[in-house]
Amino acid sequence: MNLKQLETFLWVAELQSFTRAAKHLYMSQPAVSFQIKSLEESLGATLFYRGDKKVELTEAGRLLYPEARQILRHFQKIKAGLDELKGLKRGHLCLGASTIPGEYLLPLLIGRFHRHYPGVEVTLRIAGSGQVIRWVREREIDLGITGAPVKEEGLECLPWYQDRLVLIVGVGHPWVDREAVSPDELLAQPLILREPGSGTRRSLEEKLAQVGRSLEEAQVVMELGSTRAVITAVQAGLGVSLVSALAAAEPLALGRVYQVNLKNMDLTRYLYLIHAPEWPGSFAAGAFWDFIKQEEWAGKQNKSNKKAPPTERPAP
Amino acid sequence: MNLKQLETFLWVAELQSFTRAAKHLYMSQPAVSFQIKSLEESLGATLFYRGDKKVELTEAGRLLYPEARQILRHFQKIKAGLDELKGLKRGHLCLGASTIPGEYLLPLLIGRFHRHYPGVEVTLRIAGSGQVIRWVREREIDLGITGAPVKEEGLECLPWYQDRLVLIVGVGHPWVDREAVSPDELLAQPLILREPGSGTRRSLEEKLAQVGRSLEEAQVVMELGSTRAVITAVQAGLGVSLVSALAAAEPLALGRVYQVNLKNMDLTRYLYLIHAPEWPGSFAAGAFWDFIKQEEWAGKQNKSNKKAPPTERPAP
DNA sequence: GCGAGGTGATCACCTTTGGTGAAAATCAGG
DNA sequence: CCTGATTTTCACCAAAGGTGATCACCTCGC
Repeated sequence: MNLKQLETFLWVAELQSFTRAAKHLYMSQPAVSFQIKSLEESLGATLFYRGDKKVELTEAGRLLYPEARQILRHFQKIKAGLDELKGLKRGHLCLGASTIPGEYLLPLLIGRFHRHYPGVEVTLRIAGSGQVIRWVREREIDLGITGAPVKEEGLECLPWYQDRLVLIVGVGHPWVDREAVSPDELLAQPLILREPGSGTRRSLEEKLAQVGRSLEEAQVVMELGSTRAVITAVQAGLGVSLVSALAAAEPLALGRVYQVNLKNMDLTRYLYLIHAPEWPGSFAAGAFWDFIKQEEWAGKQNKSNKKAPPTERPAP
Repeated sequence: MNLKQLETFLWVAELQSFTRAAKHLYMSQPAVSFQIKSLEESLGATLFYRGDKKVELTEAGRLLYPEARQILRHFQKIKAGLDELKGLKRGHLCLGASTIPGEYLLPLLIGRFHRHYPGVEVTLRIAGSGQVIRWVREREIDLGITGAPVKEEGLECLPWYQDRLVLIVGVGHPWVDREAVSPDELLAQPLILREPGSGTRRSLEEKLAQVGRSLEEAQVVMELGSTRAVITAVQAGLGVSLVSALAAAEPLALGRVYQVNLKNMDLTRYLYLIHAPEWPGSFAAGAFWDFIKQEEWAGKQNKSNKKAPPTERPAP
């Protein structure tokens, strides 16, 4: 008993003729005879009474008919369901991001994506970079976005959004009027940082390393678990910090903190897409991938495009 | 998209392993790989993520899984339904009979059959012989039972029950004390008959013809559409009649009519099974056929078994 | 570090299935 | 009696589907 047999059976029953069913199914009439015969043999029952000029269902055939219809309908349902999935009329996209992209970039992007594909449900999990990477490795999310690149077997990591760190100081800080300060001056100031391992902190460590300096020399007064907390601390005049331009934008616009340039340091940093290449993921994930590629320049508010982003994180 | 493919898919999903599924399905592991691959190609979607040491469903696979289960369940349902039909746990038997067998024999027989196969629904239609034969020809019933044989292309007719006609008279009739009467005497009496074409009447015509006489010579006072009506008329002393022993049994037992023997005439007549040999009919019909064959001697209350019943009706 | 054992993929090879056109049997209608 | 339409049967061929051998890869335990 298989599909083609059932389909043939249905059409013969419907059209009350082997020949017409054969024409409808684009096959020869002996093939139809053969299929029906096989079906009858496999079921151990005669399905049609072959009368003159028309065929009729027997008792067994009448029993089979509605069941066969339902089965074929079911197959169509599967096809339709998959088409919907592929056509992104429905589906599920599961994203994971660390706080900076997760709080400032992805909500907007997900909103635009959702307008394109209203049927696709999107979940965004926000956690630390380490957790996000673990999720990607464990296939719990389709795509991860973090501030720290990964170099790990089986995971692909590509730079996506060009962000930069900005040095911010509180309103009463002596640097408020300064055009720019030097790394030496920075390291002499009380410094507020995110916790070790966070993307922002790792970017800062990397930037200092590029000018031959290190956080070892800095006056770290606090390590806080969220960028917003860091900014609040800076606002309160507890120290200075370097945070993502994305997170600093609003406090800067409101005059709650001031931005000071840093001499001789390139503070651009990248946010990275992390995914498992051999994992097929959801159809929506593929579409989202294409979507953010296409939206790349719109979403990337970077000022300078001159430097090619590093694919890998430089060795420490 | 195929049955075997779906079944293979289900087992791979269930056992989370191609190898284990292959063992379970009694086929080689490459065959399983091939089936899954074909299914994936035909659906245009990856169904499994082949990880290390275990395979996992993808989004598309998760969509397919419950549908595939339902489809397979449906196939099992078909199998089960047909088995029930074949095992006579259910089904429908459609019989047609003329009044004599329909009112006196088949109810008992159907009762016994129903005790054997309680799940089988039985319909008995009662009508004149002509209508019964038409029903068989049109495949509206599985089996017909009438008092008149048929010789018709495509219909088979076999004698089944040995009945006989009895001559009955009312209580005040002068023949009440007679041992036997002659055909001549019969033809001189007011005679009550069934309508032309009825099995009983045709039997009588045939019996008369065998002794060189005919109804033309008779004094027909009434033609009534039912044997019960004929008996009532005889009870009322409106005339004499020949009716089936089956119908006469009760009025005779109650002394409402008297039976008189008829000299030189063999009044045995047969009831016939009529069916369309090439029509497969229902499974229950086959079982009923076997049932009445087996019950033949129990059901046949005939006294003498010496004469072989005629297969065909003699030419007039 | 390295073989043992287990996984799925791939390959060459073969059997079975399913399809074809030609021809035969059957039947209704002119 | 022939014609046209129908299903069945047949010889034949292509495709689907199965198998064992083998490969590449991974984990586990020594």
